[in-house]
Amino acid sequence: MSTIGDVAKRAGVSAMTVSRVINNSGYISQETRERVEQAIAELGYVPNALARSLRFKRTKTIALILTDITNPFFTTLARGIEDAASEQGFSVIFCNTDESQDEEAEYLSVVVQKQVDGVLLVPASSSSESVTFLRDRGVPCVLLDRRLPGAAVDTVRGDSEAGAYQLTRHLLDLGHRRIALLNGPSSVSTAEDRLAGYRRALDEAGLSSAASVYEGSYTVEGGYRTAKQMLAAAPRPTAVFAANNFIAIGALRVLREAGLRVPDNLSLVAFDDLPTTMMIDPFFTVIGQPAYEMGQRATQLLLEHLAGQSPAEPQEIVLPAQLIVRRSSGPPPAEI
Amino acid sequence: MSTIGDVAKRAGVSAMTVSRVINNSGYISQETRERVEQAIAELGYVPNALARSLRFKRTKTIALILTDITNPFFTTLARGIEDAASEQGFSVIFCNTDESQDEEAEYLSVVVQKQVDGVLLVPASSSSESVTFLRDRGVPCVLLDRRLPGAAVDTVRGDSEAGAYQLTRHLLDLGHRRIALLNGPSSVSTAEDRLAGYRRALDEAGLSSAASVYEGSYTVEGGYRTAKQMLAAAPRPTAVFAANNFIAIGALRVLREAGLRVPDNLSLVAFDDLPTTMMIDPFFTVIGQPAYEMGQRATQLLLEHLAGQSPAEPQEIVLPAQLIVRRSSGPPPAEI
DNA sequence: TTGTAAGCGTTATCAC
DNA sequence: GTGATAACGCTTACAA
Repeated sequence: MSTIGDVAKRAGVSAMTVSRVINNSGYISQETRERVEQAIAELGYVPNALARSLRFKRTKTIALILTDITNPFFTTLARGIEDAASEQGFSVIFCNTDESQDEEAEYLSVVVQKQVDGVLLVPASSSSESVTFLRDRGVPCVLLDRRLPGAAVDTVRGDSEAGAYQLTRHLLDLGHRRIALLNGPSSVSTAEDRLAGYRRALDEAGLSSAASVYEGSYTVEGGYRTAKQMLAAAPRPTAVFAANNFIAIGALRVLREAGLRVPDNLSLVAFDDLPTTMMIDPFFTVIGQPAYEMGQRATQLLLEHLAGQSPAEPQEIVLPAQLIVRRSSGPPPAEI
Repeated sequence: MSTIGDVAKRAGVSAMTVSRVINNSGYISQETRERVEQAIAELGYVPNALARSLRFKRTKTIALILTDITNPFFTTLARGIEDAASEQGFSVIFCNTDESQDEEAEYLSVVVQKQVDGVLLVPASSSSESVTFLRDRGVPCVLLDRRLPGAAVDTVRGDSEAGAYQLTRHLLDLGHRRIALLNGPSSVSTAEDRLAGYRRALDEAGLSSAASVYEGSYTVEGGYRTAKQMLAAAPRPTAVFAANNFIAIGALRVLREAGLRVPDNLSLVAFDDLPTTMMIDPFFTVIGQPAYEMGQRATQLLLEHLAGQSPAEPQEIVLPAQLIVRRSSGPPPAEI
């Protein structure tokens, strides 16, 4: 509404003086300071950050581009990010791409126009187009949750390979020999890494040829579909490894519809835990990832970059994944 | 990085001409247009929205200030908002207040400085300070989920009173006579309204004096604490009404620790459902609110305001709440 | 201790 | 069809 000029006029000083009061810069007599402060209060003056940003070339705003905030893993991630950002006086613009490369590009274009100081990106695909786009325009970027094959970018992610290995190992240790993997899209690094961990465990157990992988999307719908396919196969697997929480839910629906009980007839384990705030009755054996911490770390990394304290080399921070054994996994049913 | 001036120089035209190309305004010869477009492509030029906003006095950005995005109700709300906003080319800055009035004020100040076109606010308390602050500075605002007593503001919320009435009625119909309400903070309208609905149902049943209300916060922690208090009372209630999902989780923990089974020893019902994407085994009898739609409607209302198509009178949109009966509620245990 | 002028990147207005 | 100029609100020099 009112501008620095209005305040100046009311206080009978120049705009510069008002600016000095606002920013506590330079010398100002106690008396004028008070006059200015009063004028500010009377007018309800609020400095225009746009004008300021135009000069400083920084907006104190970052963009968070993820696939779907509705996935509790990403929700928690987002919370960690907003907490870390606001602590340093940064605002966060959030965007949902629904795994669409086009949406991602569109959002990137918008936030770059809006001159965000940096971008936190959960890339929708393995294309490095987005990273290139940002680099060309000098916008710092940290990748979240997912690697990008060829790109030299800062990345903060969970250890999908080790997590998948542990989870598969857990099933093998229980005695399972036919373990199906309901995976996400192979264009996404987490799906690739989870597949690798799964294979490594099978290989070690001399069961390489028993691998059975179904590729789908990281959605309930996707889990539902691939689980259907899996059930049609003979012999039926005795354990199912869902590559994320949504896939697990979709798979569980299929199993229920087929009258199969978990874990009696079939074990079902998954990547990604639910927050304890939503836990009624923890059921799934899962690999939990430190989502909140992941968000914090990524934000800190990005903000260090902005402050110019970043190491030259792109960093890759890989956070440990943790196996949490619960009731959805058990020994395979006795063979008939 | 590069500015409109750089593009102009490279294309051998003036900045104005470039501006005309970008915005498809005025007349331009096909030939110059092509030269300009090429220069834009070569430089990877992206218009600076800051400068534009400074002139137009609109940023195409809105703020979403809520208490905690981690609560699945708000997560879904946020998704509805972002979808509706991005559809119209608006970006969303999101902020978590954790029910703190101070945080709310701080965030409001920041986003007003950043010249957001409007604010979607889930007010942390019943104070109308925030609304006044925004009104004084000419920033349109729509309240979400919660009323503000004296304020004449657009509001989009669920029908807490009717929902609470239905939920209480459901328990009464099952035969319960001692129903405890574990409520949120009385400074928040939803808590007030849920209390009112609860009381209305009890009054109708001639059980006004049986009301037993515990005030806490809308958190797992809060639910845990009030549930403890409740259990200490004699005679113990046969049913518990948790005023939101988090309170229900906290209460459930207490009941479990006390060795009580739901619904055999005690019924436990709540406000707010979990999204179906997280439903493993729907257990809680709840009042579900159309969170996604609420977000959409609020955003549409705000954007209509910005477009100047708003009716003069502040609107209050109250969306229906729906009773979903599941397994956490049953008849009271037989008296000894 | 305070003020003036110039410029951040755009675009509306008015010339040519 | 195209260009020069001023203005959006602010702050860094540089003066006074």
